[in-house]
Amino acid sequence: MMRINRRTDYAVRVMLALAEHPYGARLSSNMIRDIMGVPKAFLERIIAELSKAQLIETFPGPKGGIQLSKKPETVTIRQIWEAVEGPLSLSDCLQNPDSCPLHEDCPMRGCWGKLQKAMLNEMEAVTISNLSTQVMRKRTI
Amino acid sequence: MMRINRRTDYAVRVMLALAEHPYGARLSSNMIRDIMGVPKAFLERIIAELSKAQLIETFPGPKGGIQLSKKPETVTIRQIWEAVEGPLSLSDCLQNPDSCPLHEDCPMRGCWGKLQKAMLNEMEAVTISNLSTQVMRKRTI
DNA sequence: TCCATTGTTTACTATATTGGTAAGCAATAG
DNA sequence: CTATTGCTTACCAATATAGTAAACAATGGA
Repeated sequence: MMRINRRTDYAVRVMLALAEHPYGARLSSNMIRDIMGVPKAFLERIIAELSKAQLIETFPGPKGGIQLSKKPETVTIRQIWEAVEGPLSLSDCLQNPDSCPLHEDCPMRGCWGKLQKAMLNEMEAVTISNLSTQVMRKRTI
Repeated sequence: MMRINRRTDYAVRVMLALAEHPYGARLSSNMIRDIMGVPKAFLERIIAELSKAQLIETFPGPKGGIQLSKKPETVTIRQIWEAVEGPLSLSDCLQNPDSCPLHEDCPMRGCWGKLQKAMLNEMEAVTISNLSTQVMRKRTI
C-alpha cells in the first residue's frame, strides 16, 4: 500500500526532537522515547544507524546521550531517509536497467523514474529546521 | 524499502499495451501477457480491477478481450494507481489525524504530507499517452 | 574500584504484505 | 454445443516489517 516505513518515520522524529532543542543539546534515548513515542529497543537501533551515517553523535555513560552533528538547517529528509533505508529505488529497473524484462525501451523506467525524481527533489528541499519551525509557529498561535 | 508495487507496475503495463494500439483496439489478456511479461493468473485479477475502476472495458468469449474506455491522453498514472491500490496514503496520520500519537502538532504530518503531494502532482501530470509516445520516439531513432 | 547509566550489537519472533498459483464459474461468438 | 475469453475465490510461499530480549561496552561519579 506504499506507506512510509516506521523506521524512517521514527528516524525523522529523533532528528526533530534534537532540532527542537538548542543546537548542541544532548538528549538521552529515554527522553526521545518519551517525547516522540518510539519503543525503546527499536529506537536504539535507529539511533545507531543515524550515528553510523554521521547525522548524530552519541555518548555512552551517565550524562551521555545524543546530539546533532550538524546544524538542523543542513539536515534534509533525504539524508535521514538514506541513513536508515539506503538510497531510494522505486524499481530495480531504475538502478539496473539490464535486469529489466522489457529491455532498453521499457516505458516503466520513465514513469517511475520521474516519480522518484519528484520524491527526491521534495525530500531534498525539506530540512528538519523547516519542520521544527513549522511546529513552533503552530504552537505560538 | 519503498518499492513500487508489482501490481501497480503491471497495471500500468496493461494500460500501456492498450495505449500503444489504435484507440478502440481490443487485446486479449494472453496478448498482453506476451507483450508485457505479466503472469497470466495474476494479470487477470489486475484486469478485473482496472475494469471495476472503469479504465477499461472487457468482453468475454471468443473475439473478446480488453479495450480502453477513454482516450489515453486522459488516463493518468494516478488513476491507474488508485484503481489497484486505492488512494495514496503514505501515513495513517495523513488521512486520520486523530489517530496520530503526536496529536495536532505532529510535525510528521507536514513532512509526509508534502512528499505525498509531490507524488500525486507528478502522477497526475503523466498520462499513458505521454509514456507511449516516449517509447515511440525512442524506437524511431 | 565499583556501580549506575547510557549506547551497541545480535539473535530471535510474530504478523502482515506481496507475488503468485489453481481451480472452478460465467458469458458469448460461432 | 463448444471453444474461448474474462471473473472470482481460495490458497500458498517468501519476504519485509515492527518489535522484543539479552548480553555487551563505554564512561562518569561515589
